[in-house]
Amino acid sequence: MEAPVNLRMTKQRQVILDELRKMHSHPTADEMYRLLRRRLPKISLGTVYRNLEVLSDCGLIQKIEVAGTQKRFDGNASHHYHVRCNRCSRLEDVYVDVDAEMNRKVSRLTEYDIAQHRMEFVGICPTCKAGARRDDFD
Amino acid sequence: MEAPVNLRMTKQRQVILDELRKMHSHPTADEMYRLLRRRLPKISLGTVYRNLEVLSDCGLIQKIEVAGTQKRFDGNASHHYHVRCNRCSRLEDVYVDVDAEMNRKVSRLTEYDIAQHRMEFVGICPTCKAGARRDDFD
DNA sequence: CTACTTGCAAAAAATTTGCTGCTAT
DNA sequence: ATAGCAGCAAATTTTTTGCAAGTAG
Repeated sequence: MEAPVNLRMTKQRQVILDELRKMHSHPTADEMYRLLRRRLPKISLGTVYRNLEVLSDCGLIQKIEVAGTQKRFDGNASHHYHVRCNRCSRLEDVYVDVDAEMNRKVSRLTEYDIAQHRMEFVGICPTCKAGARRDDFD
Repeated sequence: MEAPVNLRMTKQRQVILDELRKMHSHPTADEMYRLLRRRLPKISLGTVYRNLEVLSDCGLIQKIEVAGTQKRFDGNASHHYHVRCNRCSRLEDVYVDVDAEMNRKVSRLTEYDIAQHRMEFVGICPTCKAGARRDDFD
């Protein structure tokens, strides 16, 4: 839940960060695990969970806890939002500007000290729009 | 995952909807379960899960899948956002206007058909601000 | 050195599901 | 009547944790 005092850069941590950064998708812990085993055959799922947690606490990656049972992680730590496809669950980045005063406005309204906000758009992706028409996925 | 064809209004479903609507907090399935047992001592957790799912598929309630492992539900189906306290995890409603063109803007950018968006603000609530200063919670 | 980290396995937490009998419509 | 639902319990899925051995700084 919070950044440790002495962060050590272990092999595993390095590889996790590295792979996630070059990934451009938003994998779950389990997807990361399966991917990582190519480079680190002995890595454990627990290590993957622990490191994704630590890395996001440090702000080196982003934890995406939006819509869907599983947490997802994003190697892109810069400020951006996400779009999710309602049909295929694909998750992508969006760069769009939101009223810069928004956080302050909400601070005033709620009396919270607002540190950040997250935003997720939901819709149908181009592929699903084009693909065979179905009202429902199985 | 989607609205059933013939929705039946059972006792359980009615009470779940009823309780959630007068609740003004954003309970998890388990919290609902414990509450509901006062009125329906024999209700099962599975029924609670199934109904919260169905009711949100119908748009009668909202499913909040933001920040935190557990899904939360909101008896207020109208359009609004949420603020979450980083310290005590409290979740509250916010009514704030966002650029009405936002969804269209994102549609253009991403080529998705955008149906909706969600937004969550994160910060420290008034109570936690006032309360004993701690950099960290245990 | 030694505090932090790993792998492993077991546990916990959260959600889903199969089934049989009940009930709204 | 009968399709849909409830309750129950077992199964899955996802995440966390205790512990002994390994390692970065």
